[in-house]
Amino acid sequence: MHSEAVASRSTEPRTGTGSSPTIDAVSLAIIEQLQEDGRRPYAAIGKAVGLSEAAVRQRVQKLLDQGVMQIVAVTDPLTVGFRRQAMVGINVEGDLDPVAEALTAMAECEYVVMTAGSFDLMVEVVCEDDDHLLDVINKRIRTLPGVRSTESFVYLKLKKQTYMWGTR
Amino acid sequence: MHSEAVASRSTEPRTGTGSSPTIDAVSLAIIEQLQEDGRRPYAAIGKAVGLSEAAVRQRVQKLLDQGVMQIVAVTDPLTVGFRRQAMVGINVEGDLDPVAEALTAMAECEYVVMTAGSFDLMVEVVCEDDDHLLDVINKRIRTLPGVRSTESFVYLKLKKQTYMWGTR
DNA sequence: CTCGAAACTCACGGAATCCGAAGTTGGAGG
DNA sequence: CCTCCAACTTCGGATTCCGTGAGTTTCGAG
Repeated sequence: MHSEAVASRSTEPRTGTGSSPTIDAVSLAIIEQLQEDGRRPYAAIGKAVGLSEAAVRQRVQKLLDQGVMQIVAVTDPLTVGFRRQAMVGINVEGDLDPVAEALTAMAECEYVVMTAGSFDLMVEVVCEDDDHLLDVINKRIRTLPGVRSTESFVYLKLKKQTYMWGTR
Repeated sequence: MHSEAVASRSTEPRTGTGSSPTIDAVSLAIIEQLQEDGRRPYAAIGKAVGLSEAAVRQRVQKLLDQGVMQIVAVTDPLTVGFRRQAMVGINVEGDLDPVAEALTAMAECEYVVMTAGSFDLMVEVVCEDDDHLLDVINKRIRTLPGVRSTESFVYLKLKKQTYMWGTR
């Protein structure tokens, strides 16, 4: 074998300014493969990106260890019994962090992000039913110290949800 | 073996009103296993949920075929080169669907959902840099016919992102 | 009640995959 | 120049995957 392929030891770490653990093109290609099918065999991936099976295995392991990616099953919440979801915009007075931490600790919050704009925080909440949702928003979020106000956007229909980062 | 485990054929389909393909407790347990590790061997899953390797294999295949779940690699967008993300709230006049469809077709839109509340649609946009983000919002979203107004929430810090549905 | 379908178990065997270990290579730094 | 290290390759044995076929149990329809 002598695939002229992508591989070359320390080539082009240069993904711009460089985040912490910079991902090179080969790892990117591996990730793309696994975004198509998380169970794709290492050998097949290796063929696609021009690396040996073992090398792919080592890279994947490292990517997992570093927390750059994870291989998981994702589902449509509706089909697994969570029938109420909402995005909640939150305004906070004072320090954002404690509020963000508290939200992060709540199992119902799938997604917590600090934002610029008319909300300080946005949180995606996944609940079993209306009562559950009401409880989370009114009893657990709005009562957090520092929370000034919230605005809820109940999901009516999820139109798209992908995991194709890098695959463009 | 005779794990008293979860298994029993058609037990409790009753997830309330019942979505289309109702998921029973065993499949739920399988999904949970795969949410922890998308590459876990079928035999190991079987042991955990009280099913044979073959049965797990069949169930997983069906869940994938039915589109109930998918096994994929997920990454932190920041570490793979997408440094600007935003949630965009959109107000539409007239029919929502065409707008939603157009957004769904855009590669930069990772997440599109119809909502109740002061926005009709919420869209998560993933971009490489500010220019890219600006382009998407001003040139591609705001120009869609029917879009009355938009409001953007640029991500400052992603605090939490999980895929643990069913694992509660 | 009887029949049929669906789902599971058990067993098997070959092919494919996984995985640890050992050997190779190229570049950076002393 | 020499050494070290990280990344890669090769290799063989253990494990997993996966189709297949037979037998069992449960449920629902006729």
